[in-house]
Amino acid sequence: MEKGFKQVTMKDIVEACGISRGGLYLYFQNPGEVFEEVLKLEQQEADDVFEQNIPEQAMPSDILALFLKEQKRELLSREHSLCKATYEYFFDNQMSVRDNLLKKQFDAAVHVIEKLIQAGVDEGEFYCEDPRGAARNIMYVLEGLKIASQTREIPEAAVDREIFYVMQGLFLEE
Amino acid sequence: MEKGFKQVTMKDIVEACGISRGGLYLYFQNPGEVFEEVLKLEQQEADDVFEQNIPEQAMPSDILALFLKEQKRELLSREHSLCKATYEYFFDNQMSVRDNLLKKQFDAAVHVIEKLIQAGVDEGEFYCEDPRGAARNIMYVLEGLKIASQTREIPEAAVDREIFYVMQGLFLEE
Amino acid sequence: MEKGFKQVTMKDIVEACGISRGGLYLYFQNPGEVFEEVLKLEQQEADDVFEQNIPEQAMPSDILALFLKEQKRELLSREHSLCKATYEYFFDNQMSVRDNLLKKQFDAAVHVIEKLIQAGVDEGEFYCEDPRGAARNIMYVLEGLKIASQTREIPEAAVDREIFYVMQGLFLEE
Amino acid sequence: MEKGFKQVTMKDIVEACGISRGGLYLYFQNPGEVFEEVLKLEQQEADDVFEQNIPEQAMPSDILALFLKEQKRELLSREHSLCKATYEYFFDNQMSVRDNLLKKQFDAAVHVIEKLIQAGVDEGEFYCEDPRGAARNIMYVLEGLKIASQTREIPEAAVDREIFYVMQGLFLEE
DNA sequence: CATGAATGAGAGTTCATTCAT
DNA sequence: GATGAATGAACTCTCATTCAT
Repeated sequence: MEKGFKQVTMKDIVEACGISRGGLYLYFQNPGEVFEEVLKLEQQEADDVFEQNIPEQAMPSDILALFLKEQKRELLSREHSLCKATYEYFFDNQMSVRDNLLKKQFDAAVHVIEKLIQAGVDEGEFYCEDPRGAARNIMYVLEGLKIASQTREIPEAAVDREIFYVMQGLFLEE
Repeated sequence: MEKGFKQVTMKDIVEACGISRGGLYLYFQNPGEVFEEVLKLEQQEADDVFEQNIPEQAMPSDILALFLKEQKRELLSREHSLCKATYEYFFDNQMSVRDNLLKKQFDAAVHVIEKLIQAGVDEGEFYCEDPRGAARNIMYVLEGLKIASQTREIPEAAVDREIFYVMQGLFLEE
Repeated sequence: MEKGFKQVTMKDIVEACGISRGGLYLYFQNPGEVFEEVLKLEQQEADDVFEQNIPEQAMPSDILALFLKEQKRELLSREHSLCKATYEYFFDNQMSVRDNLLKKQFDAAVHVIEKLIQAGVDEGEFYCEDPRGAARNIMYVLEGLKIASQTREIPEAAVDREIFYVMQGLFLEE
Repeated sequence: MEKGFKQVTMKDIVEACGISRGGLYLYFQNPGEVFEEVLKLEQQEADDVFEQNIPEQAMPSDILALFLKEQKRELLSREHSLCKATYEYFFDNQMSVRDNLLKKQFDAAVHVIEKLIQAGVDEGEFYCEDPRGAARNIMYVLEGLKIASQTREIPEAAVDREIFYVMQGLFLEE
C-alpha cells in the first residue's frame, strides 16, 4: 500500500513482518508470490466486509449504492489501497487468461452487479434493457476512476459525479 | 513500449539509440526526463495523426467514431503503446495538479468529445441531456479499458462491445 | 596507506579484504565510515604500542624521546602510514569542533607532552617556563614535518634536526 | 580555493573561465597542469604583495612580524586559500626532489627568515645562536598551523599564541 | 524449521578526454 | 585556433537470492 509492488524490497517485507530473510524464502520463491498471497487475503477480506454490511431488508439499489460507496472509499484512500501495487504487479505478470486474478475479480463483480440490476428491474426500481452491458459499463468506469486516482489527484466530487451519472442511467430513462 | 517505465534501464535506452552512456546524460538528467520527452513527442504525433484523418465533410458521429477507433487501436496494441509505461511513470510522479500531463490530456479529450456531442445534438444526430457528463463517462470507460488491456487479455470484441454501449447511449434514448 | 583516502575505491577495499561488494555495505554505509573505523583501530594500536614500550624506570626525557622517535618512524614510512589518508579525509569531513577526531588526538598528545615536560622540570631534567606552550610548539612542528613528508621528500636527517632543535630548547636554556 | 584540487572538475574550470572544453586542452594536458600554473601565479602574487608592503625603514623584527601576519591571514581564510588544494595536489604529485615546488617555496622562505633573524641579531634586536634552525622551526610551525587549520577549526587566538611563542624565543633568552 | 551474513550482477551517474567541425 | 557534443571506463550503491549454521 505504501510503496506499490516494484518499489518494495524483500528487506521491507522482512522487517515489516519481523521474520528472517531466509524464512521468507521457505514459503515464497520470489516477491511476486508474496504479493499474490497478500492479494488473495485482501480480496477475501473485502468481500467479507461487503457482505456483512448488507442490511437484511436492503433493496437492490441500496446494495448497489453500498458497493459503489465501498469502491469509492478504496479508490480515494490512495495510500491505503493495494490498487497501485496490483496494477504494477499485473503489468508484468499476466499469466494465462483463465488464471488472471484481476480478470476473475472483474468478471465476478460484473456478475454481481448484473444480478443486482436485474433484481432492481424485476422489483421496478430500475429500468434497463441490457443489465450485463450496464454492469460492465459501471465496472469499466470504476477501473477508469481507479487508475485516474492513482496517477493524478482526483477530487471526491469527481468520483461522486461519475457514480451519480451511471446510477442515473439506471433510474430515470423516464 | 516493450518494457514499460520502471523496467527500462539507461543501458537499454543507450543501446536502442546507439548513443553513449554519457551522451544521454548531456540531454537528460534521469530516466524520468527521457520519458517525459518521449511522452510529449508521442502525444504530439497522436494528435497530428488524428486531425489529419478527419474527412472534410465528416459528421460529429463520424469524428467521434474515428476517435474511438483510434483509441481502440492503441489500446489493443499492447506491446506497441506507451500506456503501461505512462501509468507506471505517473504512479510515482504525480507533480502538482495543474502540471499533471495525464490530467491535461484527459481534460482536453473530454472537452473535444463534449464539443462533438454538442455538435451532434445540434445537428440532430445525438440525443443527450448532459454532453459533458457523457463525455466524461466515455473517457473513464476508455481509461478502464486501457488499464484492463494492460493487466489482462482483452479480446477485441470486448472493446467493441463497450464502445458500442457508450455510442448507443448517445443515439437512441428515443 | 597506499592510495590515501580519495583515491581508494570500494572495489579496492573489497578486493583487499576478500569480501563481496555487498558484504562491505552491510557494515559501512560509505567509504568514509570504513575509514573512520580504520582510523580508530590504528589510533588504538599506536597508543598501545607506545605505552608498552615505556621502560619501567624511564625518565621524562626518555619517554619524550621515545614519543618523538615513534612519531619520526611513522612520519618517515610514508607509504605505510595513514597520515595522507587522514588529512585527505578531514579536508572534507571536519564535523563539529568537539567531535573532530584529529583535534582530540592533537589535544591529547599536547596534554601528555605537557605532563612529561612538567615532570622533567620537577625532576630537574628540563628547564621550561611554559610547559604547555612548549608542548604545543612540539606538536605543531611534528604536524609540519608530517605534512612536509607527505608532500615532498624529507631526508631522515631533516627530521632528526627538527626533533633535536625542540628537545634542545627544553634542556639548555642554561 | 572552493573545492580543493581533487574535487574540481574540468567542467568547473571551463565554466569559471568562460572558455571551451577543447580550448583548455590546447594549453593544459590535464587538470594537474592547470593547477601548477595557478600555483605559480598565486605564489608570484603573494611575493609581490609581501615585498610591496615592507616599509622603507622597517626593522628586521617588523619585517618578520609582517611575514607572520601575512601567513596568519592566509591560514585563517580557509575557504579563500589554495592551501588545501596544494596539499591535495602534492599528495599525488611529488616529482623529483629538485622540481618540487613546495620544497622550493619552503626553502626560500627559510632562507629569507634566516636572513631576517641574522640581521636582527646583528642589529641587537634578536638573540639567536642558530638562525637557520630557528628559521626552520618557524616554518614547520607554520606548516603545522596550516594543515591544522584545514583539517579542524582553529581559533585565531591559537594562531596568535603560536606565533607569539616563536617570536618570544627570538627576543628574550635574557 | 529458521536464520541472517554474504553474494555479485547490475543499476544510475560522473567526468577526463577526444575530435569532427 | 577554438569549439562543445560525444565518449566509455569507472565509480558508488542496491537488492533478490543463497546457504552454512
